[in-house]
Amino acid sequence: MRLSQAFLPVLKESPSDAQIVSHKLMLRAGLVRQTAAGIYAWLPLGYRVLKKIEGIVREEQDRAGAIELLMPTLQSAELWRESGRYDAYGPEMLRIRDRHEREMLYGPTNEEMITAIFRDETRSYRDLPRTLYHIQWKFRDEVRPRFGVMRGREFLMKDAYSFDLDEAGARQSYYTQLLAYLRTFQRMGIQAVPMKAASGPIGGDLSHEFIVLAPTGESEVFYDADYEGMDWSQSGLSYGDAEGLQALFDRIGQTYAATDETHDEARWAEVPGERQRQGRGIEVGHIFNFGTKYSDAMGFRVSGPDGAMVTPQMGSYGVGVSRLVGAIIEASHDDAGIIWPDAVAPWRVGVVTMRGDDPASAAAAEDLYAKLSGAGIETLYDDRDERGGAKLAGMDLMGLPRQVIIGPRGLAQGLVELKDRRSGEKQELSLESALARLAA
RNA sequence: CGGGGAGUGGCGCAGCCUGGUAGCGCAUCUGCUUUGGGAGCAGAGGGUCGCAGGUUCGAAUCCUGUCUCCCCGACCA
Repeated sequence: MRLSQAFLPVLKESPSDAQIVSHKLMLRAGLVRQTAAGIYAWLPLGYRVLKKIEGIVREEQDRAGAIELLMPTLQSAELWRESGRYDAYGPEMLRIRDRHEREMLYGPTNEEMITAIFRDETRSYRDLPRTLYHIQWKFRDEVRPRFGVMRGREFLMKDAYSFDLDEAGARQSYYTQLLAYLRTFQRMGIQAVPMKAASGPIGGDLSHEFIVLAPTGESEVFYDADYEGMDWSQSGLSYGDAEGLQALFDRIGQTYAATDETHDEARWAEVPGERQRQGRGIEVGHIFNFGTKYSDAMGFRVSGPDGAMVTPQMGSYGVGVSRLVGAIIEASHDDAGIIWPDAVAPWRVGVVTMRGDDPASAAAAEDLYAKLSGAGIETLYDDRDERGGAKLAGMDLMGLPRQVIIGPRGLAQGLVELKDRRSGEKQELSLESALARLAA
């Protein structure tokens, strides 16, 4: 992308509405603009990041065997009356009437709908287990939306729903999503720790929240530093491996992690002092098993192997996709701006010339931009007629992981500067080796 | 929902108390000088002061109503 052709509005000062860093940076770097309380328009930069995150979530869901579909944002009240939640849900649900005075609602979640859809097409235990998911906008009419995209009223969420014949199967589905989540967040370059949730809807041990560490988090968290070293992608675990998944679950059960709500001082004291990690955290995912709550209420039964009717076990698994954009920024920024982890960066590389009036610099930048683009490396080339410093400040604000800085001084010796956004390290290299480095 | 605060060019703010027809910084545009980490000078454009009503010769300013947004608390991906 050439910056001169882009729509990337950047602000020097943050609007006074914004209180927390991620919100300020999202406004300043031009990721979003607020259009109403808790409702945001995603500008090109923010939308690119949102899609990156969504893509990672999708890939990991697919790998875990979940099946994607897409359900609508608008739902009929009738559906929710089946489960009894239409009256139970309260004012968080946005209720709407259409022109025929039919009661509708903007979906805050999709248990009812997925249960109805799956129920209507499924008769036999042979059709189980299945985990279905979609990535769709939700609306919850929060009493007090705040923190920008982190607690918006409209938000993008991945929600998956599992259907199993029995409890043992439901556990497997749960473990599968647990592993998928660990891998998902790891790929995004953030440390998300699974913590047993205060209380699962039906009790038991099958409910976890995934918390990203960030100083502005909403809850206090405590966890064992062992989580920091775990590599979920390279663990050799496969989704079909029941024993391995059980072992994973057991290991997580044994490795301490809790929010202030579930914190257990006695167990915490058993964690060696040097491994105790304490801080604040943002919830970016939540998985839980709810047994037959919805299948029961909505009359979903299948024929079992012995001919008897069985009510399937269900679980649901949510990832706050739009919230993650804010959460990642909270966890990864500095005074100059955002620091995107590679996997979610809107562009991997930024190219800047220090002197707009130097034809050699411009030619070198054009050449590099063409080669990077040709190599499939997403590159933002600031080809505007601006001063070097202004362009560099923009690159830092937008958080591009790597920046190539080209100027007449270096070029005279055949060198360009390669800068790492996170470490701030700068290296002088030939154009060719910079290219090779970036392509690696 | 309870408590607090704010709406004035794109952004950040002043003016309001003590009515006299809108100002500053940044941004934008033009010109010149500049150029290695958000340049300087000169000039220009852009606002029915959230909206509606009222008081007044005259309202950004006073009064009433209304809408919106933000913050603190109880709840949530």
